[in-house]
Amino acid sequence: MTVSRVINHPEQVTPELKQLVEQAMAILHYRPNSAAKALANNRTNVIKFLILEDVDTTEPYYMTLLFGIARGLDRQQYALQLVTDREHLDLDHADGYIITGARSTDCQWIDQLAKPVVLFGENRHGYDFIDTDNKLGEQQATEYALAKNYQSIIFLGIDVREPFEYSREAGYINTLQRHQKVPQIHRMGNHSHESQHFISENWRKFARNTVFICASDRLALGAVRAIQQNGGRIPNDFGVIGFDGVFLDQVSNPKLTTVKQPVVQLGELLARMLLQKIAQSGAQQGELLVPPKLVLRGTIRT
Amino acid sequence: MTVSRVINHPEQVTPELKQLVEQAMAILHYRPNSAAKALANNRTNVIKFLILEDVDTTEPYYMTLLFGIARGLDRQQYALQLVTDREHLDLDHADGYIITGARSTDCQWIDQLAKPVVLFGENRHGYDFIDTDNKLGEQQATEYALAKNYQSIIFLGIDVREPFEYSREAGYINTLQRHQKVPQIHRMGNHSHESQHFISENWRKFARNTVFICASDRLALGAVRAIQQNGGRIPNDFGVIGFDGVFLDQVSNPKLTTVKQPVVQLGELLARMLLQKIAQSGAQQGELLVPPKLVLRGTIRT
DNA sequence: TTGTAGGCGTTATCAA
DNA sequence: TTGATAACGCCTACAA
Repeated sequence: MTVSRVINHPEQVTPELKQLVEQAMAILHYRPNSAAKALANNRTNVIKFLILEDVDTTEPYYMTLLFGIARGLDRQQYALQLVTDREHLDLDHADGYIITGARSTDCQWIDQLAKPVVLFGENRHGYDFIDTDNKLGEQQATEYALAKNYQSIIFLGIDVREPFEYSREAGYINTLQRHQKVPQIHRMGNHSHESQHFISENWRKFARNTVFICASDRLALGAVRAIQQNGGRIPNDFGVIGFDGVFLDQVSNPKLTTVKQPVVQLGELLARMLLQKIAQSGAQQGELLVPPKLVLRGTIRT
Repeated sequence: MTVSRVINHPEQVTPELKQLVEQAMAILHYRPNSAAKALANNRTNVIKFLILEDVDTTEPYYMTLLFGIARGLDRQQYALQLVTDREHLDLDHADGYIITGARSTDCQWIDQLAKPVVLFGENRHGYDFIDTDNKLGEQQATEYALAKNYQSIIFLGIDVREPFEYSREAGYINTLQRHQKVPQIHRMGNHSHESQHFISENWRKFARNTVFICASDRLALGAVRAIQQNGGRIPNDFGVIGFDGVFLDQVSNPKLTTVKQPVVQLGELLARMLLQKIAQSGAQQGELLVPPKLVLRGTIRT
């Protein structure tokens, strides 16, 4: 019992006794047994990471996030379980959850979870979350395109009603308005062939000196291909800026100028936020927007 | 106690009682408490994944492996901890270990581990392991190059004394010998600029109709760049085959023909093997070589 | 400030 | 075949 107190409530123990106990712990290589601790505290020392979207295993975005979470966790004797199967979600035996890919329809069961939850990705339902600062990212991209004197600045967006998309568009719109320019947004499914097709179909309408600001690297890839097919010169006559900076940006030739998300760091932060929330018995943690970074590569003038 | 028996030793319980208990469990939504189980069994329900190499966080190889391990684990109520810091390895509180990046000098402390260990990567120290079948992979690559009538087939290897490299070279050598051809191996550090430099320096010595079989996609990338710089035509006059198939193969232009490792699957298999070893109280599991797949893309004739 | 008793949920062991 | 008891290692609550 005294040992327990030395560890958890050292202020209740006299300095001499405390030191004695600490010496003994050192000599005996004492390590608290986490299973016993878990049992007594009604804890599991496990957190679950739920990926509610279909995981395309070739897309390293979530793997990178998982890696970050694992990193953020490993100091604290906490372990991680991955849950990808939407059908039989096993939600027992965890002290908390990190959830990504949640849609509005998931609120129902998320609200019923007994343990702390942190979301990855902006949401407007009051859940604590961490995300890239999508708005800031597209602001930076748009500002940069303006600074490089491209005349026409067009946004290629993703055709979903999700906060991340609204924020990205908002970053673009706000910046253009501030410069007295009229925003021009085209939305489509998040596939490179869709943006490729769109640009090729409308090629005549795009004057030289145009930048396509894309809501994803996938769309940006398609844009690059379409411009090249139609004989446009990148980056002199046409610029492209992507968003994400995970893997795909390097697949393009030339490599994409893109708004790069710090995905590993986001994972670490998610883990820390959840651990803190658990330690504070579920206290609200608020929202955390992490600034992304505009990475200059070959698809825009520098 | 009877419930415990129904779960763990059902053969010791009469069918009627067993059914009764199972009904009750269903009605009450009974879920065994894993912390209590862990305490009683002297288990932790945690396995640790040790990455002993420096993790370049932009290289998704280990992230992919981590993802695979997490997948293989999540059925079994087992959770995962990632250990990357070689300095303060925390090796307590785990039921087993998956280790990657181990060198011969690590045997000393690995031997002292009290819990089951499975290695990722070939080793010749008798540890259970799982790996890609490196030899088979390079056999396939070499056979394919021969079948496409390239005259000269050169191996660019990595300058390390590790089993995986020996196996890859062996696959190449054996195949050439079988076809009465003389192997030609050049070893260098595993960086694209090293292979690029090597080929450029020796460009005159390479006749048309040469294939470079590379021990990694990194080396293959450099080979492609060197050939292009020197005006060689890919794949008609020069072929390149890489090894790994994680991420880098898609960065090249044209995309790499490569020997693709099933990394997610390897992770899943690692998890399963370790869980089985734990269940069998540490029984030897042997070696498992998983066949890779030659992926045909743009850097060799098809 | 320190020590004692009891309980967390499971399983091994032994008794019925 | 089934039930009772103790033990796993820690923590809360209370007593000294």
